[in-house]
Amino acid sequence: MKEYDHKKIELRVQKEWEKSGIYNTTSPGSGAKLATGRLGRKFYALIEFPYPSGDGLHVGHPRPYIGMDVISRKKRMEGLNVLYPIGWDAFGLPTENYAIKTGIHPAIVTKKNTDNFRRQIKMLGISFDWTREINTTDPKYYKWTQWIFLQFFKKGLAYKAKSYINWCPSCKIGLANEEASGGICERCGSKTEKREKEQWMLAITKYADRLDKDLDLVDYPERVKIQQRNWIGKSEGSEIVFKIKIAKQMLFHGSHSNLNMVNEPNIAYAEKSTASQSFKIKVFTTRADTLFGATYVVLAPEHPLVTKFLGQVKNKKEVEEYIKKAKKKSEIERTADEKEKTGVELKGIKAINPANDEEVPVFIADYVLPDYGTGAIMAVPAHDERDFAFAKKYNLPIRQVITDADLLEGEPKDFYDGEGILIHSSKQFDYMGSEEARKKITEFVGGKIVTKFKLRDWVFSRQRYWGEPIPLVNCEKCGLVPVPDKDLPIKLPEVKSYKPTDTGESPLASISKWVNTKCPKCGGKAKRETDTMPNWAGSSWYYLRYTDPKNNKIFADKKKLKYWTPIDWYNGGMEHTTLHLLYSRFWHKFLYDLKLVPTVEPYQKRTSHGMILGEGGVKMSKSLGNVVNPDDIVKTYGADTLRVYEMFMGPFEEAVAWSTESIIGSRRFIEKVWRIAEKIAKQQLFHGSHSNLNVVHEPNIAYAEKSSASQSLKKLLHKTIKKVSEDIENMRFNTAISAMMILATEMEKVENIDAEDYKKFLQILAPFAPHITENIWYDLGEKKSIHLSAWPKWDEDLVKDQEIKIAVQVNGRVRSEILIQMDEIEDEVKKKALTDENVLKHLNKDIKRVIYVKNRVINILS
RNA sequence: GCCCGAGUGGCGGAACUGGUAUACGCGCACGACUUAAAAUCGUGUCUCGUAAGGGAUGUGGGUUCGAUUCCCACCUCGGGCACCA
Repeated sequence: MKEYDHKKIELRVQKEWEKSGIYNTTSPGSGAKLATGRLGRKFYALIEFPYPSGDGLHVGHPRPYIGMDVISRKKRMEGLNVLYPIGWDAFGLPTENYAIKTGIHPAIVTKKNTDNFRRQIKMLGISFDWTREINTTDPKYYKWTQWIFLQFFKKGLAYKAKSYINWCPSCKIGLANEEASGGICERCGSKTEKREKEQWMLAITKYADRLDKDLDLVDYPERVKIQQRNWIGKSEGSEIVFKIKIAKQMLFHGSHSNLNMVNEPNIAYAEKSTASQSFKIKVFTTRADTLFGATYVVLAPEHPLVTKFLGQVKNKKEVEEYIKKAKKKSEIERTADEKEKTGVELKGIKAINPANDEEVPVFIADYVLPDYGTGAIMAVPAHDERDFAFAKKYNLPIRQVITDADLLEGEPKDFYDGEGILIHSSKQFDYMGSEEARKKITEFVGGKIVTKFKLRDWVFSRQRYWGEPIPLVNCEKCGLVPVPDKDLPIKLPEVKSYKPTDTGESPLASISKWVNTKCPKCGGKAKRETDTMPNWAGSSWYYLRYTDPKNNKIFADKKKLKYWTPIDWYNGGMEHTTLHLLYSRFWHKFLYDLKLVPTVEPYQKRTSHGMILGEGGVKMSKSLGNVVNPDDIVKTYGADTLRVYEMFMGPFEEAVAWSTESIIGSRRFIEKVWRIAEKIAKQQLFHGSHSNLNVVHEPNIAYAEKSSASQSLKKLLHKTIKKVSEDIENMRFNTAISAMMILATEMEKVENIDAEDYKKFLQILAPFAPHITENIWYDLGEKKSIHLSAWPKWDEDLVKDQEIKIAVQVNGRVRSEILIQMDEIEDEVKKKALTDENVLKHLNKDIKRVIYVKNRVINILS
């Protein structure tokens, strides 16, 4: 064997794989034979398909690919029918911005970028099935993205509503939230404004409850579940109605009002009770138990009732001004104001607390959000931080109604938002516990127990070019008409400029030839929708397409879906938890309801990887100039070394800093593996011709020594097989590699290595370093790829130790070590421990107690 | 502010379910091989102490025969949410 030349080996091996197509997956029933020839269960492994940026891969990208590749390769060796696909999530802003700058069509840029990404990924020897490669910007793909959108539309889950977009007044461009984070335009740095615009929405809130509940059905990391649950924000509470009284003099203008007031002192506020004009405010609260402490009511400035009240309030001007100001405030300003609360009372309007019929003032304040709950709250300053702050500022009464054992009755100096026992809540409810009171009081006032969510509907349109056109037509007569299936896909037209127009419309709007069309229904004049979809669209269902990527009748064949889905293991980034991961679960459930996919949930198991940071632990970024390109690493060290290093550098789920200095350790390990192979090759040559002579010449003692050395090596090998097998399943790649390093070091020390043992080592290393192991495998005379060989089994007997060392402690301090038999009886162990020299030194006369933990430790107290 | 996660040598990190803390790797030092260098191999490498022994897993308490691991409080860093009633 020649010197280890990673370049030659890796290129050659990769070519062979490509030729034989060993990673290409076939679905059963297609007639094609599976590469492994051992058709087991299916296993669908998935990584988040990349956005092919112009910068190419940096070393952080492949970490998840390698991780899942290790798993896929192991599963394949275990005989499973593995699907491990890849594609490109290629719609997106950087490509579009590049097009705006250079005038080059995004499709051309995309092609160039995907070519580069593909080359880089192939260079790493990931076992993707390239025959299933997909691209979200391919009309054959986005035809189905559009088709699914139309199903949403037909079911009423895609609708148009007024919403706000980020508008950069300097660039005259509408920005996505990602581009305007912090209220600053990513492109020019100026402040963005909110502009009201009609937007397409997807009614994800209709699925909020199921998206929350069904998390119980899947195997996700707890923190992912928690984060999704927090995002969905389910909370149970009560809806309670406050009746409104409007001052009578406001109803009858002028001179009579005074008289009136005199005549009807307390009943001066008349409920406006003509059938059409009886006002009520519905509030949402999770703390109905505090209802007796509600001393005012607050509406969001945007609340629809506010405009209705406007004619009747005494301070109309003031109120109008406040509303104006609130609307103008961008979200950023609202939060920048931090906790300083503002509001205006609606003078002349009172609400009636249904618990005690007390009249309380009504305010509008922007600390109440218009789109959560009912957009109106009852304020209980004694038991809510925000209400407390507001009440202090505007001098409103604070009435304590919940007490804890520690809290004394009386005017609270501060708020208490915990639970407790009710006080000042009428005879009926005093001394009741919070939990019971919530139900009872809600019932008492005729309220309703309801569930609310923080989740909002999904703003689904973008005024952009590089996305899937929304396949609807606006007909003068028929309204919004979906494009018929046979006319899909609606392809992106050629445009001269990719810049959005001054009006904030998509660049598509300026192409009248494309925009003006006929109504599919009546044939009359119609205009196309010019908005495009966000890039979360294509990624919401891509994993379904992999099962049947070339189908042109349906997005994926039902039988194939039935075989392959759900995804057995999906690895991705934490940053997608509340976006992509939630969105795609929503789409999947929708398709499930249409009986188009066979499972309720798309992903059975989800794991996440940590980022690779730059040297020193800072983020890897172009601007910091610390981006490491895998091309360079592969050139100098080889793909196998890079793969091993990325798996070894730290725990897979955690962020780790890149260190080019440390890679050498992984390279040394790979070279060690190679050196052992060379030794075995020599050994085999030697044995082939001289083996008999050899045995005769060897003295007995040497022989015995050798065999005991090789016996203990065998034990170590089997322990390592076990550890690596288990570690891979738990994505503990770093400790798996450390175990193999130990094995390699020991193996190199031994004179006569059993070639079969070495091959087993190669097999467990193969998922990590697929090239070198494949090369040596063939060199050792194997005829079929190592990646199709059967995953080695460990021998339980060899894994178990007969003799073990345990620590002996005296009063909890380790004083000695003793050798015992595995599972040796307690008395024997004690005897050994109590006669140990080092132990005796530290013992006092009387022994109080001896604690023995089987096969682990013995602790003597004296 | 709230919700997650993490804090262990010079550095990346190991330690199963409460049982010998610092595996493995990097770096560093010394040694072997070599005319020499590289490569490789070997030895050492938390800290105080000549030693016996003691002290160390962010800090302070607690539970326990025994705590990196469990509990309480606090500090620092990373991530998410951010007036959600």
